[in-house]
Amino acid sequence: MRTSPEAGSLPVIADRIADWYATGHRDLPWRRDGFGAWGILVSEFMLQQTPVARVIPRLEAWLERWPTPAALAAVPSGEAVRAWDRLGYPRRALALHGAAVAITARHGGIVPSDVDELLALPGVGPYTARAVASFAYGIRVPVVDVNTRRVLARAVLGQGDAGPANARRDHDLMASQLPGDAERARLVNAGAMELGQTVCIARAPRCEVCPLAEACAWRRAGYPPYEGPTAPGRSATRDRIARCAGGSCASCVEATSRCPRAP
DNA sequence: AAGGCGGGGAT
DNA sequence: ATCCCAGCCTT
Repeated sequence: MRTSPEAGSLPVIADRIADWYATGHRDLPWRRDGFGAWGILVSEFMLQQTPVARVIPRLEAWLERWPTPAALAAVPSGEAVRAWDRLGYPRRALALHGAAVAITARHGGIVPSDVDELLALPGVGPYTARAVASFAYGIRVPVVDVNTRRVLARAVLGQGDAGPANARRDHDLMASQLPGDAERARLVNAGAMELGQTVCIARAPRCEVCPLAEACAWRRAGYPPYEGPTAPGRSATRDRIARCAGGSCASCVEATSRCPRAP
């Protein structure tokens, strides 16, 4: 099944991500079997700029109160904003209510599976539309969040950090890695995010436990510092890492525990 | 292309 | 005071 481990070649990266993810991943509510498209849509709204740990309790309460889009659509939008509680960016609650209204009116109360129809819903952008299509409906589309962009930049492009987001470019790059089988592609989509969150993290990547270590273009190139443009309001990973180790950050990259100034 | 968003929590 | 967080939307 596995082709020869030529580092950076097309099937190797995705294969290893899928195998790693399938072997064992965090047991999150929205990954439970039969969680449902509505639950996944709600979870994706809550996860926009909000950490997983803070979402879980609110999500359960939300779905218990509004188990369907129609149930949420039937209530004033102010109720949604109030129930949003302390998740932050409450405009998302308003948008989610608007999405529930639109789903009830235009889609018979069923969360659509078509990416363009999802994009037409308020509060649904390039990430969320594809996340719902892939995770809820198993459709083979590239799902790209900030974590996936970092994994691709390193493993495939050999760069220490991903530059500013560009939906078209990012989707093309991820699509070039996705296997043809839709279910397998779903594992790659989910696995790339999980890997970026738990292993290929920005400041101190844990390469010693990374399934892509042997195939990673950035590692093979000796962890060159990132030279490209950086997103506004953020400093380059190189700068953040350099501040941590005081020079070439080799000790931090190889073993966080050995870095005296590791975060 | 760049900031703000009816932020919030950890450091 | 500052940065991060499964982004999205409007200038």
